[in-house]
Amino acid sequence: MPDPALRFDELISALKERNFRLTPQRVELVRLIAISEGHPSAAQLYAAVRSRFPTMSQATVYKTLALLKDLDQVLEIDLRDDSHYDGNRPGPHPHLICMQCNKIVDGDLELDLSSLRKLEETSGYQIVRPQITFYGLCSDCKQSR
Amino acid sequence: MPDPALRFDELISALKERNFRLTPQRVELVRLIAISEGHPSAAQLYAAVRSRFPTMSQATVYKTLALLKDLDQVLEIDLRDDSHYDGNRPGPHPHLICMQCNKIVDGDLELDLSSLRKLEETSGYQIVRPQITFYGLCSDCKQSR
DNA sequence: CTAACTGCAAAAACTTTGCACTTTT
DNA sequence: AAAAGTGCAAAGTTTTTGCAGTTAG
Repeated sequence: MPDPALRFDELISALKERNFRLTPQRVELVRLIAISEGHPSAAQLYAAVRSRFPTMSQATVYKTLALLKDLDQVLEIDLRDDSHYDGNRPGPHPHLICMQCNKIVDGDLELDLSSLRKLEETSGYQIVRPQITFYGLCSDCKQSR
Repeated sequence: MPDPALRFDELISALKERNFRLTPQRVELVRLIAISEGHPSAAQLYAAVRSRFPTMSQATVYKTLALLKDLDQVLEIDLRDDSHYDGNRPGPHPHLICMQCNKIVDGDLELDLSSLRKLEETSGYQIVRPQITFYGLCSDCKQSR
């Protein structure tokens, strides 16, 4: 994962570049995303921002996350129940999700670009965003069975 | 895709085997799944069953789909807004989804089992259900741009 | 006959939206 | 000052749940 301070600056720059305003709420959310090592949900980010900005609303969290998604600075991982966000590796990469405890970790799997290309040819689709999710059991939950 | 009639029998057998009851509503839903070439949503299936069984409820659709999922006879494709179901290829396989018109097609991409195995080793996860979704633009929507 | 299933309506949960107020630039 | 952002509450969705009544086996 990148240096949180650098990542923070990147995110702030991305907002400044396009003339989005740097409100305190927004900066705090960006800070949390930059230092997050996991894959927080909107609700978790909301709770965290709230501890410093008690007036923060969920609506603002969602709006800001949508903004950062549009800027390709944050990757949305949409699960059945809610969405989680990856602010450290915005590019597409696989995720492993524990079906029991819901823990999410990044998967280090290379996308085979040549077969992607082939898939585009045979399907006629232009692939924009691959989303690869492996549901399974994490090492902890495997054992407790 | 398999012969709809055969697929229908398979599905019915799977239910009979485990002593689930063959109610008319259930049989009709199974019939629709067996003949479906696409990837219908719960709402679409509900509407379709309803044309023959006007009393059919959404709850029953969801309950039956959950049942067929448990029996590994139907694959759930969960998208942001709703879930779609693949009753012809229950095993995991990739899907291509058009971001503009929402058309879903099956992707003919082999899962590289050896790299899956490697991923299990490095992550400690036991992978149960891979879900690979490629968001992009279908050939029609590509052109209309 | 009875365990399983259906169907209705209400509940749940996440996310979006409208709008008045506030704040950044 | 003007445009953008915030926050509240309400609305919108899909899916789940409880339960009384019905039905397949």
